[in-house]
Amino acid sequence: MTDRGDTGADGKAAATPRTPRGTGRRLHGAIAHKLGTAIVSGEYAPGDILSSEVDFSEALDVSRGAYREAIQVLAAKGLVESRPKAGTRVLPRLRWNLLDPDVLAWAFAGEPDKGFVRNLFELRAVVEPAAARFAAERRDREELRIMKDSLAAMRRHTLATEAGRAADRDFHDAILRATRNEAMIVLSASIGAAVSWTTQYKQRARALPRNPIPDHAKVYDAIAAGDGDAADAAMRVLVDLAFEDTRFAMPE
Amino acid sequence: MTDRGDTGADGKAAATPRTPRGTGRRLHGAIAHKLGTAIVSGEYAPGDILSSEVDFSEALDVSRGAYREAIQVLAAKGLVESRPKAGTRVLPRLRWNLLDPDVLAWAFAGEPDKGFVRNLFELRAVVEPAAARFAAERRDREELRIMKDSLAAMRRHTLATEAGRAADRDFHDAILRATRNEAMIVLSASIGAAVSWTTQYKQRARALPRNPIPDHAKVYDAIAAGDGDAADAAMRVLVDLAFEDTRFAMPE
DNA sequence: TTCTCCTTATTACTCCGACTTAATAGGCGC
DNA sequence: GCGCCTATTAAGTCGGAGTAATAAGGAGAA
Repeated sequence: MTDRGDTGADGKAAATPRTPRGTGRRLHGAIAHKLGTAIVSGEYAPGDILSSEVDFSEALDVSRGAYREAIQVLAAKGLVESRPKAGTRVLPRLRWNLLDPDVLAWAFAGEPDKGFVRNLFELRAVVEPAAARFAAERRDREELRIMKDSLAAMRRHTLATEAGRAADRDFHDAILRATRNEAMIVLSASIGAAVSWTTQYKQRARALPRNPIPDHAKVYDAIAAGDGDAADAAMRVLVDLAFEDTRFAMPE
Repeated sequence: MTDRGDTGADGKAAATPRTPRGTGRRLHGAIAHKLGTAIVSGEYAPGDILSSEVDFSEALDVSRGAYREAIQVLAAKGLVESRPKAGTRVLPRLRWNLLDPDVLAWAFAGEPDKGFVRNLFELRAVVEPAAARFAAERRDREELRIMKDSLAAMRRHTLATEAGRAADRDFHDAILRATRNEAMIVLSASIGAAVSWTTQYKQRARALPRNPIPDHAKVYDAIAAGDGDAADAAMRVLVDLAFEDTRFAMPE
């Protein structure tokens, strides 16, 4: 059964290719990732009961302790709930912390559900324009400078390069920080990261059909001018166009 | 040191008062709660390094396993990060999952930070009106019936009674479900729950200064009529007034 | 001197096996 | 048939031993 503890010293080169998991990721993290994706992708339906700790940990060929730590992570994100005698069961979707960065990453690890992507864009279309409005009202000179520099960098390198995408992230991060609202920063950053997963699909499917610089420039101008209404409107356009791009690239 | 394992069978009545922790809560959950509140309240500053596993678990008089599981929970919520040799350090606030229900609960366990409460209300003022707009456009007959019944129940019992507050929750939950947007439901429910903690302060400080029924009725009428703009505006009023009430009740 | 490489010591990570607690199912008495 | 009580089962907790990774300090070379 457990051929880990005994063969750990001698037979590692034969059976397992050096490291049984991705480097830098701990064992319980890898298990949590594996189970998390399985649950979020629907492999385990809400209400399902996982195999008992001993069985499952033996099946995964890890110790009970490592398995339990992974379960604690999933429980912390609202995916499962464990009770003595009853076992560990998958909670209904509404109990999941859908906005948790890890949960979002797991949701986008496989084929992301189209309806959920639309939900996220709807939420984004609500929050981002409001964030731009706050930024226009509260930004200071330093943040404005970062936005300007990032915009220039986006012009130099295009979004096709990694440097260009980094500049795009810097631009949006600067806007978020300018809102002076930590809750909004965390929320928007999570959703933004998740949405950018889908962008990779987009990049693969077709070349960028449109130049995003002018739209970004409009947002910057509005924020620089301190015009909340204009910033709101300009960011709304940006989000809508991003959704359009993603929709074209998504299956069916 | 460990008077837990040996006195568990005979001397429990003498030393420990039956259960050393809150009933229904597991040991690692209790530890996570304890450390979580300590971190969120600022007792440990970002960048601080916690004592080593062995030291801290001995100080808390629990096994290393239970302590580690608690740390995994905190790490899952972005509060801490553990690395070999480096120890477990508190992450900067921007890495925290501030919208996680547990993190919010820990933040509101002590004296909630005034600026953070304002941030949450700002976010709420952005999301809730948009949710009401979606609800007005998408609600079905069943959800409308629930809103109507809840509103009637709120009229019968006031918000001073538990039944009245339950009806209030049902009313808002029905609106959220009608948005057909899981992400919005989860987000709004988390923030709403957190904000309602502060409402308890409010209730204690003074009697409710104003009758909330007419404002709720306006929201219901707009949703029933399918008028998105009106629903947005009516909900905006509701959130703003709730913020006003909370501000009066908050210290300084 | 300064940089790089390597050693070392510290710390988290993992595993194991036993015991404890709690909740359910089924039997027992009423 | 109803409620209590015991037996079973699975999670919870514990202690200790051994492993792996990394930050830090020292040795050697440029």
